[in-house]
Amino acid sequence: MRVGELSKRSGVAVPTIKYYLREGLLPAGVLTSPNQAHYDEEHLRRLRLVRALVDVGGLSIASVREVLAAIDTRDESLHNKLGAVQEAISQPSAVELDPLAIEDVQAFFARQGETECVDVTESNVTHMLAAALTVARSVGHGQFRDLLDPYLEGLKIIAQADVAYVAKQRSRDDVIEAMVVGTLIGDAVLKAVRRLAHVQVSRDVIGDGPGDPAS
Amino acid sequence: MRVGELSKRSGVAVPTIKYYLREGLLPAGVLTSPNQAHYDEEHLRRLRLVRALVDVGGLSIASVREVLAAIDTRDESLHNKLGAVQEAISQPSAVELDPLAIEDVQAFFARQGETECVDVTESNVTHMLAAALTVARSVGHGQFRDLLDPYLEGLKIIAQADVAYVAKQRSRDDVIEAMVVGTLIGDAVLKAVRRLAHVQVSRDVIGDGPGDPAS
DNA sequence: CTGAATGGATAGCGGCACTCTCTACTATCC
DNA sequence: GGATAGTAGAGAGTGCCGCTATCCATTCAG
Repeated sequence: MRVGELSKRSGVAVPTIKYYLREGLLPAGVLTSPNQAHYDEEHLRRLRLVRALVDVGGLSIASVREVLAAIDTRDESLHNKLGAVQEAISQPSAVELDPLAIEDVQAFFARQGETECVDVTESNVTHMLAAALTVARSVGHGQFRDLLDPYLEGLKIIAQADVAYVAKQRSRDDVIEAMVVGTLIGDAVLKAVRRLAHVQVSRDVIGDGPGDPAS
Repeated sequence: MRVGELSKRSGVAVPTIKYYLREGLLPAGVLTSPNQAHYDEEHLRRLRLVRALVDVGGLSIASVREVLAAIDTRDESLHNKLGAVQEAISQPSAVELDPLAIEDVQAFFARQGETECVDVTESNVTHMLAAALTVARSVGHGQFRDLLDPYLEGLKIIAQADVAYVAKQRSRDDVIEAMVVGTLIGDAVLKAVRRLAHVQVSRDVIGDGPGDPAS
């Protein structure tokens, strides 16, 4: 198919597709003549993936490029690739880490049986966790760290479902894509469902009770 | 204190503070003379909250303004306020919803015992959920909806911890702030811990096994 | 044969979150 | 009392990002 059809089938404007081609988010089509190129289903699939990363994951174009690079790397174990993808989709914030927050993270790891001392700056994921706890402290919620354990408990159930979902995929490529899509879309879904759960639980537990007369 | 001290104690540059004042994210200080104003601890606290919303929550200035407006509204029940805050911190994406995704959401609600039919466009939260499932479908992951139930199961544990945390707060204002902070920082923490859980589970379950020889 | 579409490239645009600059003060230290 | 630093307020400017517009020569479809 040519770019016009690619545009129609994906819902992405032609100039935007050209932009993605230039930025290397989409491989060039096969040139059949100096100004005609062919695109296939793989291009369409990739284009939809890019839109998913941008729309739901909120990733920048640069991050998308990183994720795609991680996906396309052939010579790595699945486990390593999971790590690479995670790094790419977890952009570090510019927050200066509070040493106490770092300790909180290390204590959390220690509780999980991690023997060696963790360097939180080593990975974007641990950095993200430490940054979140840093900000929590700065707004007077140092006790927030106590939620880490119940969070992990709930997330174990969730992660198990995630892994089962990914394991259902047939090819290795599908596994990797499911990891990326599942992680990012999963984040959005978790966000939404958590809010729904809040409403439900708060209706039952808080109601309009405790704070009301005091105010 | 004057703006310089406010800047030092918050780590936010003076011009940025002035910008926030102009944008209405921060109430004006008390003028002691035409070009001298006084700021108190409440300003500092609010400023830190703004930075938390921006840094960890990734909210736009406009969204922060909405959240603050919801916080500052006096004449509402806690439950209503939770709803208002949730709407403000859940910016809807521009994705065109897939009717099938909407059905998925409605089926999910039905399974939770919601009798009346849900209008997903009514709330940003349900819209977000439907948008996520729409994108999942567009990249060939229609089966993703099957994860909703295990997600909810895990999130019940998490939401219980959240509510317990919020209930610990003393004043009504603290409850509201804890709701906001806990929701946004909680999102970030969940994201990070979920990734850690993935690594752990994948190391055990997937290892480097299934996909390798096939590729 | 003609009008629409294409590949390729460069320049421009709109939004956002600041940041700069300026004026007219005031507070403070020596 | 004079020098220096800080301040309120407001408009203009900046840098980045994700497109979007324009242009050209070519080529395909009817």
